[in-house]
Parts: sequence; structure tokens; C-alpha cells
Amino acid sequence: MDIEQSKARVPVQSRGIQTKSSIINAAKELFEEKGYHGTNSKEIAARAGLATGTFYSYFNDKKPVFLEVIRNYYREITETVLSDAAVDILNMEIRKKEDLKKMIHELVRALYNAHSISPKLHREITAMIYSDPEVETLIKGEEKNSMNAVRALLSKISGRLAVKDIDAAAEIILRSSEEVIHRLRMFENTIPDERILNELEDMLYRYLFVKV
Amino acid sequence: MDIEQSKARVPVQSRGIQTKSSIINAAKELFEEKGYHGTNSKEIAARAGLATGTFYSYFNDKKPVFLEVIRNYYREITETVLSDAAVDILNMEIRKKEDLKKMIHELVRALYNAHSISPKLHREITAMIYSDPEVETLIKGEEKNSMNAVRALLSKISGRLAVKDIDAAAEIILRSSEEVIHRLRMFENTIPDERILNELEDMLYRYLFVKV
Amino acid sequence: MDIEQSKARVPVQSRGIQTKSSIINAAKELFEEKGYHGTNSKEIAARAGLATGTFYSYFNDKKPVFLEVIRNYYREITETVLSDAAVDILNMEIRKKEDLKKMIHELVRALYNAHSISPKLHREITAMIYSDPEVETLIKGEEKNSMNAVRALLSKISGRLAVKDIDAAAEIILRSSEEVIHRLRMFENTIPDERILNELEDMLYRYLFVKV
Amino acid sequence: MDIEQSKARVPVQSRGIQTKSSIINAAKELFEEKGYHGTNSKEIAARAGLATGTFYSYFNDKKPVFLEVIRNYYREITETVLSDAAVDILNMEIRKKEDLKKMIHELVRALYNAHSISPKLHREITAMIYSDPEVETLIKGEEKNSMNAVRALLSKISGRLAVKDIDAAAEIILRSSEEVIHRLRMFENTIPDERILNELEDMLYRYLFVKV
DNA sequence: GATGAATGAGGTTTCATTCAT
DNA sequence: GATGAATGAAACCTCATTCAT
Repeated sequence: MDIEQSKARVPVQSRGIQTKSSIINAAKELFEEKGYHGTNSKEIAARAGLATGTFYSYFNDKKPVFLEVIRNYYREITETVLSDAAVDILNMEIRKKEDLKKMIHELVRALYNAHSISPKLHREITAMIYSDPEVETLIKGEEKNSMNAVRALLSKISGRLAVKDIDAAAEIILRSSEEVIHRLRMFENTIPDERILNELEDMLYRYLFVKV
Repeated sequence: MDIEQSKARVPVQSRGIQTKSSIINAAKELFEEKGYHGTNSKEIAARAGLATGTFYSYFNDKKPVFLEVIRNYYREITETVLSDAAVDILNMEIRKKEDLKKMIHELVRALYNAHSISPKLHREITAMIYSDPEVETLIKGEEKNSMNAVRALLSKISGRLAVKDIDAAAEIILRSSEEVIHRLRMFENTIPDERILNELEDMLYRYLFVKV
Repeated sequence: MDIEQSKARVPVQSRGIQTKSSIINAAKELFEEKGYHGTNSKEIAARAGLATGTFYSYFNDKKPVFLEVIRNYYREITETVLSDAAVDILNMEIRKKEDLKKMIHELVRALYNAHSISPKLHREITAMIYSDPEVETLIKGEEKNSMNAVRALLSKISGRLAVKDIDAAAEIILRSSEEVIHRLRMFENTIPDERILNELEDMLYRYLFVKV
Repeated sequence: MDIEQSKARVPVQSRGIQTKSSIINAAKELFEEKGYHGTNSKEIAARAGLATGTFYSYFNDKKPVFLEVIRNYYREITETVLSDAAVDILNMEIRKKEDLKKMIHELVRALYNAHSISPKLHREITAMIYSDPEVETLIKGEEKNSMNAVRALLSKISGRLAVKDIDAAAEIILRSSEEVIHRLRMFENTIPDERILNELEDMLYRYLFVKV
């Protein structure tokens, strides 16, 4: 399960666990500020208030730290999406058109909130999908979880859906929403976020529920 | 106009122009194969069949080459989108529902073709938007062009549109399409491309033209 | 206070302090032997028995080492001038003509001794005043100290002086003496040092004390 | 006579002579602006409006150009000293004390004028005495000429002199004057030039002519 | 002759990693 | 365990010089 190799120490005492976690936090900050490639192990150690050598007794290099940071990030994202929505999306009752609209709205806003956690870290993570196989494997796994959740939600309301191909639909609505929302969070835009989010909700609603 | 600084050689002899372009091509290949951070100036020179010093007389470092590669890439993308569509999208006659569907179809397929040019390069370019201000400025400029083209197209058929906020609509349909299509091109997927593309076309069609 | 930048390591362990000082000594030797421009960082490290990287963890490049070497040199010069004179020049009692002659003599000989410390380093230092602003600032500061000392000495015996303009006098006698003595130390000369020094003493004596 | 080696072209046509001289002028400017070590052959060629290769067909590298620049500089200095003095110093009639004072005054002022020609170049030249044997040889030769002229002048008026050791006197008065005057020209000073020059004249006068 | 493109040795600098204390 | 000093391979970059056109 752990990617860290043999030589990396697995802390059992609480001090060691504390130290390991301070390394991960320091690394997270630096990856946000300066990017993965702009950060080096010595800096991470310094930011964590540790000697360089100490870093290496916990991690073989900065990659396993990054993987750990990614895991923490996705854990947080998932919690946010599930808890921030005003209603329990997965279990809400869908009776009428307005309920569907509300569901879309809640989902989009929950995703928007989730992307406020750390857009800069998100950017580093998604960029690294491309350049590192280990990162790719990890993120693909996390994305599969999200995709399954979306598919499950769609299946649950399949009676209402205007689309046939649920798997493909899950794919395009999740990718689209993620990308549109990430851009809002990441850059200054000329169009206010609210207008973009409204249109995104409209797009998702009409696509999923309006029969032609 | 050019981002390259004062010290960069501006070739006057045809041999120099040839050399500069061979550096750009070699760099493009390597950026595709190994990514921007995985490539160094020495390798680029070697791939172009040149001494290291020659590289440095044309470019201060690998960044300006990358900027040049980006410019070339967007030039190619634009040409492909405009020329690969089976019909002249910008000037096609829109009379009935099927014409709108056809327009969406042609656009999506043209974009799909465009993304076949070099998905790996595309990934490097979009990843770098986050880590380098110069790259960001350049890409934002190119993206603005695309966005304007989409807006212009929507304005031309505004009588048919179901959406009110054309600017926001342009933003979300372009971002969504780009992202969905890029993923198809970039990774192996369990769902066949055709199914995803069909759903994408459906989503765009319903969002843009189906009045609720 | 220190000119070295942020990245330069500030040694805390005694081994580090030792290492830093061995770099400075090695650099001093090489600057004497081959001049500032003829010496490079790799050589300095090698002479100090260190890896190249070690040099760079203590100094950003050879300039700050040179500044350190200069500081040490001036410290040594000052000590020599103050301690090598046969009498305590600054506090000697001046009663008669012979005392003035003796004072001049002692000063000139102390300066001559001081310039035996390292004429080659002295030459490098004075040459660099012209080409590097940081070196210029540092040396100007050191020279101001010497000039102030001379001025103080002249003020103390102002009743005996034949000159009115003490500041200007300090300037010319220090510059002249330094230059004449430096040349003696630096090059082989046809005229024996003793003859030159005697004339220099005569010049200073007549200029300062002989009323016309 | 020439230091340039075999491969350097000796121009015979007037165009070639013109080109060679434009290289020397360009080099002189750059040595003044950026120092010898801060200037390279390519820049010299560019400043002269020539291709790099052309530089190398006239000079093997920048050193022989520097030697040529030095020769020109000393030629100019000598002319200035001889022609700028208000009277013909070498042949003026010395009858009374005031004539001696005037002679000193004229000499000092002529030297001051001479040092206005190019203090920055002067600084580069004197600095290079130390680091390059060829430059040392050349400059020592030029300095010997100056020294001989001073000795000749002193011999001519030996009846009036208070000093016995003419050779040593020539040495110290020339070195002192050169150094003091060079500093005036080279740096901004707190004491006005006029005060320093007056004291310098006083020092020379009393040393040379006032019998104790 | 003149041009400017190309060379590559050699200097400069970084940083992941090891190791003595 | 923790420290931070030391390492050295590998990157970066420059420039004196050569050479094809």
C-alpha cells in the first residue's frame, strides 16, 4: 500500500508521527507556493523545522511526500463535498423538477466549495498526472471513486434521466464541472463566478433531465 | 513582440534560420516525450544535431523555446479546427434543427481532430500555465482568441439560442469540450471515444438550443 | 553587516566554522598566486581540500570570499602598523626636531613592514577597487579609517606643522607613501629600497615641518 | 616590435588600416566602460561594426588589441604633458624662486590635464601591470621613459636642488604625483581638487628646493 | 576579405543524497 | 534519533576560436 521504500522509517512513537506529519504539512505549503518542481527536500525540512537528514529518515525523497499530500487532499475534498452541501444529496428525495434543479445546484456549489480548499495544490496535482506514473496511478484511483459516486447518483435517479448512456454521461459532467469550477478558483476572470456557475447548472440540468 | 531577450541571436543567414527551426522542432519532440521539466538544453541541442553552445546562441534557456513551441502549436490547432471540419462551420447555413446538430457535430469532431495533433504537448502546455507567468500570459492570449471565436459563432446564431448569457455560455462549452476531448486523447479509457463524443454533442445541443 | 546573501550557509557546528575559514585561506593563497580573475571557485575548493559544492554552500561565488579576504587583510595591516613601529607613534612625546624625524621614520618603516605582508594580495585588492562596486565600497571604508588616523596624528602635532590644510595634507602624504612603498614591495627595482625610503622620509619631513 | 603573432593580418591597403583602427577604438571604448576582463572579442567586433571573424583576422585575441590601446594612450599622455603646459617646461629659464614654483605648478597641472584623457582606461592599464607579463613589460617601458624625462629635468636644475639622490627623488615625486592626481580624476572626493593640487605642489616644492 | 554560424571545453551552480558527530 | 556538513554528478551557461559560405 505504502509507496515509501524499505529504508524509510515507519514511526511508531507519537513524536515520530508528529514529525512525519510536520514534514507533510511543510511540503504541502511549499508545493502550493512554489510548485512540485520548484521545491526541494532541504527546503521542506527547513520549513518543518528539521534538519535535512531528518527528512531523509522519514521519506526517501520528495515524491512519497507528494503522494501523501495528494491522499490528504482528496480525503479533504471528499469530506467537503459530502458535508458542505446544504442537503444530503445522495439521500435527498426527488419528487419534482425543482428537486432536480436543487440537487444540481447543491452539487455544483459543493464542488465549488471543495475547490476553494487549495486551488494551487489542485493545479500541481493535476499537472503531475502527466509527468509521473505513480502520481498518475494514485490520482486515477481517486478519480475513479468520484466517477463511481456520480454514476451511483445517476443510477439512483435513472427514471428521471433524459440520457441513456449513464457511464458516458457521468464522465462528461464530472470532467466539465471540475474543469469549469477549477478555472474559476484558479484565475481571475472577467465574468463573475455566479454567472458561470448558473450557466453550468443550466447546462447540467438540461442535458440530464430535459427530454427533447 | 518576441519574448527572447537581447542576447539571443537573430539569424540572418538561411543556415541560421534553419538551425533555429531545427532547435524548435527538437525541443517540441522532447517536450512531448519527456515533458518540459524532464528535458534540458543539452539534450535539445543534441537532438537537433548541434553543440550545446549553439542552443544558447539562439535561446537564453529552454523557456523561450517552449514559448515558440506553444505559438506553433496554437497556430496548427487553429488551422486544423478551421480546415478539418467537413463544412465551413462559421459560414454554414442554419435552417433547421438538423443543421444545428450538424454544426455541433462538426465542431466537436474538428476539436477532436485538433487534439490528435499532439496530446502530450497539449498536456505540457496546459500544465505550464500554472507554473510560469510568461507561459500563462501567452496561453491566456491564445485562449482568448478561441473564446472570441466561440462567442462570435454563438452571436451569429443568437436567434436560435436557448441561453441568455452568451459570454458565460461560451466559457463553459469551450472549457468543457476541451477538457473532455483532451482526456480522450490523452489517456486510455474504458468507455470508447465515440460514446463520449456523442454524449458531449448531446449535452452541447440541449444546453444551447433546447428551450425548456 | 555581512555581504554574503541569504543562501550562504552560516556554520553552526565547529566543523563548519573550520571549513569556512579553510576556504578563505585557500582563496587568499590563490588570489595571491594567480590573481582574482585567474582563480575559480573549483580551484579554491580543491585547494581547501573540499568538494566544489561545499564552496557554494558557504559562498555564493568567489566575490564574497574576496571581500572576506580583504577584511582580514586590512585587519592584519592595521595590527602590523600599530604594533611594528619601534615606538608607540600615536603617543610618543614630541619635544624636538629629532622626535619629528623619528616619528616619520617609524611610520614609514611600519608601513613598509605592513606592505611586506602580502604585496601580491595588496595589488589584487587595489586593482579591484576599480572594477567592482562592492569591493570599492569596502576598500573606501578601510581607506577612510587610515586617512582618519593620519588626520588625527597631524592634528595632534598641529602646532609643529608647516602646512595649513591638514585634510589635504593627510590625503597626499598617505597616498604618496602607500604608492611608493607598494611599488618597492611589488617589483624588483634598480634603486635599493633604502635609498627610496630615505628620500620619502625626507620629502614627508620637509613638507610637513619645514617652514619656508 | 609587434606582439601580434604570425596569423594576424598586417593590413597594407587603406581599408584594412581603417578596419584595424576601428577595432582598436571600439576596444578602447569597451575597456573603459566594462574593463578588460568584462569585454570580449565578439563585443569589440560588434562595436566596431564588424563580424566576429573579421576581428580574428586582424588580431589573435583581445590582448594584442589592449597592448595597442596602451601604446596609443601613452602616446597621447606624453603629447598632452608636453603641449598642455603653459610654458615649455623643459626649456624654461629658471632664475628665481618663483620660476621654480611656476615650473612645479605647470608640471602638476599638465599631469592633471593628462589624467583627464581617460581615467578609466588608465585604471585598467595600471591594474593589468600586475596580471599580465606582456602588459607589464610594455608599461614598465613607458614608465621608464617618463622617469627618464623627470630625471633629465632634475639634472638640468641640479644646482638648485635640495636633494642629493636625484634618481630616488625622481622615483618618489613621479609616483606620488601620478597616484594623487589619478585618484582625483578617478573618484569623487570630499576635498576639492584645487586644495589637493596646491598641497601637492607645496610638497614637491619644499622637498626639491627648500634647504633645511 | 568578410561574414556570422557553429563549436565544445571549461567554468559556474544546484541539489539529492550520504555520513560523521 | 537528530543534526547539518559534505559530497559530486549533472545541470547550466559562456566565450575564445574555427570555419563554411
